[in-house]
Amino acid sequence: MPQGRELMKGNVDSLLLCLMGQQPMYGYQIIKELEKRSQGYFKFKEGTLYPALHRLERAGLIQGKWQLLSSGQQRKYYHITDKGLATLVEKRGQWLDFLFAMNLIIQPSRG
Amino acid sequence: MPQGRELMKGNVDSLLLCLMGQQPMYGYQIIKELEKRSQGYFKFKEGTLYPALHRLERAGLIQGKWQLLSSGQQRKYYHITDKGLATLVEKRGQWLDFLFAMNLIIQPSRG
DNA sequence: GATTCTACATAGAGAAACTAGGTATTGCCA
DNA sequence: TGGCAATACCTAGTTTCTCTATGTAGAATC
Repeated sequence: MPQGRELMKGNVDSLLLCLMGQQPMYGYQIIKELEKRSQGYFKFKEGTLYPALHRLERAGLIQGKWQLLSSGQQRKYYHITDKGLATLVEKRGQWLDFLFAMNLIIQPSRG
Repeated sequence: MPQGRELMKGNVDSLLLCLMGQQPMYGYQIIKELEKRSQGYFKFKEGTLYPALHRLERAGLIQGKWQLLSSGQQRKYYHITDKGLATLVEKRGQWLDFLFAMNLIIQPSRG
């Protein structure tokens, strides 16, 4: 987050759920994917991502499964759960409400 | 903030600068004004507002001036400074950048 | 006379993100 | 083959925000 990184706060979980709502992903992949999809804007730090993934798993919103590659390496793929999907929908709604309220203040309609 | 209150983080300063960029305001008025303009969405707590105002003043973005009412009561009006105006413009830009990036993830264009 | 509204303030708790460090494997290049 | 970059995971400690809870005090209302 080059500038205005404080804006991240409160949105990390939504972004992660959103990605995993589309397909299971592992940590390193998530970092790369978020950077790519946001055209370089989101550059998650590991100290942000991994604790967030563990938090989401503890909350039952995602579930991690170790997968052994033919190379012998281990990757931990996270899958979204039903509860996670429901939370994703909820969070998307909250984000839209928040956006609406912000726009009322930040770009007040003349009148 | 009824739900999704974490979304506030990092945006309090922008909202405050935005209001004071239009006219000087005092604390209690800011709380009421934000609630009114956001159609009830923003309900700032005092424990959020006053520390934020002091933070902005320490940073030289706003300046508080006590004003004595005819009733004998004191109100502390905060005025935005030149530095505050510059920061407001900057923060608005950061907000738009953030919004753009969020939309790329949250509502990915099919393709 | 009591409660509510106006108006300011802070201390402490909790949560979230970052800094900075650690481990280990793989692949590349000189 | 020796070193470096990339891949891939992790956490302890710090900082920063926001909220909870509380305090003070005058004005208005009931």
